[in-house]
Amino acid sequence: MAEDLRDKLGAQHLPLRDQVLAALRTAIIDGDYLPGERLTEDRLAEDFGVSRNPVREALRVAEAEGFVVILPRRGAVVASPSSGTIADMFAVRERLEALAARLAAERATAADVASLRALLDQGREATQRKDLARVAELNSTLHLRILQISGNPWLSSIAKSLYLHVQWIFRLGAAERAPHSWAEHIQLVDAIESGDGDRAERAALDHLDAASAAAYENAEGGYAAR
Amino acid sequence: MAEDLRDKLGAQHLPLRDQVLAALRTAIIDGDYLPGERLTEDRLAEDFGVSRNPVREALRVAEAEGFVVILPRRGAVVASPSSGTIADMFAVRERLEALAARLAAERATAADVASLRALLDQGREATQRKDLARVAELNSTLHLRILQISGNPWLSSIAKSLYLHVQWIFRLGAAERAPHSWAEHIQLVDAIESGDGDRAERAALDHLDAASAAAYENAEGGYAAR
DNA sequence: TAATTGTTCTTCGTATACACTTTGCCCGAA
DNA sequence: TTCGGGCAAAGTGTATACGAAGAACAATTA
Repeated sequence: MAEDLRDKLGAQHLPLRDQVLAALRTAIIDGDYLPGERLTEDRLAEDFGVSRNPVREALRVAEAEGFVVILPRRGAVVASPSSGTIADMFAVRERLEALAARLAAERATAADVASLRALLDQGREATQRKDLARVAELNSTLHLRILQISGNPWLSSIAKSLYLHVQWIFRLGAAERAPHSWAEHIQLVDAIESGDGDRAERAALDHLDAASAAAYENAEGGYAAR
Repeated sequence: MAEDLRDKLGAQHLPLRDQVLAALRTAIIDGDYLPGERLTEDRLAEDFGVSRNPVREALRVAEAEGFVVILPRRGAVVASPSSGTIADMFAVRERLEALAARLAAERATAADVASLRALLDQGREATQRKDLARVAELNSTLHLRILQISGNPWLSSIAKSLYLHVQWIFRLGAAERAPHSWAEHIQLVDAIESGDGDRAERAALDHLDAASAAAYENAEGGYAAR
């Protein structure tokens, strides 16, 4: 939200709680902690080699972000994305990413576009190398970059959080749609470069529709709503 | 996010941290703690009559929600909504509330519509009584109710958070547009009742545009971007 | 004046203690 | 066997204390 303030003064300390939060997020996204799994404070503290306090603080934020559910007096449990909430998530994401694409188209500088093109190139190359993990990573980077170019911190922060959840679902669903979606990405960047907000928004929607359909299928297979 | 789980078992305990968080939020929204004001843990702990631990946990969540900014090793400060971020916020809110209106139109039951109508009636009455505080409150309730009817928990949770920020800005801007906006609300509920998603979305956008313009003016007057 | 040194205030993290719930298990009764 | 009760273990919620490290600010010195 306030990245502009954050790095103002010698504040590169990275508190333990933030490290724990990051580790917890990736552990959940990577499936190290599975949906429904119980997360006791002591255990997390031990896993991460810290005391209970940083863990508790990280858990509260993770709850706010929707990665865990906290039952009072019963503790934290890894959230279970049901297929219902997946559809809901994409409905929101669609609106938000469309807005991001429009804003990016309206505000992108030549340098911004160049950085997107560079990502596209790397993506094409990685696709040829069949390095799927790298493609997925570049995929994320591209989306995040567009959010950043949109210049709207609210949008950026909210969509970023949603995006993490998408990754989570995809990871669990195990399928990699990344290479296939790369053509859509090129359309999107072209549209952003053109400066045509309507066109960019349409490209984003097309892309999201396809991604949503794919994610939905995967999730249907991999999950049962609890 | 998971209200359905939350109240499953005897979990009406309401931990201190949640009470503190709620109190902190309202204190900030009500202007008891002003933007830029420093919030030391000791002070908050004393203000709320609790130990520092619940305070710290509440602060982390408040940060995630954008109410405070935490500078590592320097502590928490009440966030300062600049006019820039206000515009950004409304841009996001516009998309989200439009989606909410559409979904509500598509999913609302007769009982849902009736509850909205009831709120509208109470609003009209309160307007006649010139009870502005009550009108503002009903305003919030109406919007929140529509979000709930939309049946999309992500949408609901995100928009709810944004809505709190809107209230914050309005409160600080001191102006009350509420009565004037009531006509727009009627349009919105009519559209939802009609079940016409497009029409509902359009009504929401019209309403948001007007509200945004008003908020923006107020904020311009009441603030200087820091 | 500018640089340096102290001092103080706070945060950050650890550790500990303890009340109170929840859970799980064992055991006895139907 | 199954059900219910009771008991102990586990784990959260909260408070408290303490030490280390950083930041802010004032005082001191060059």
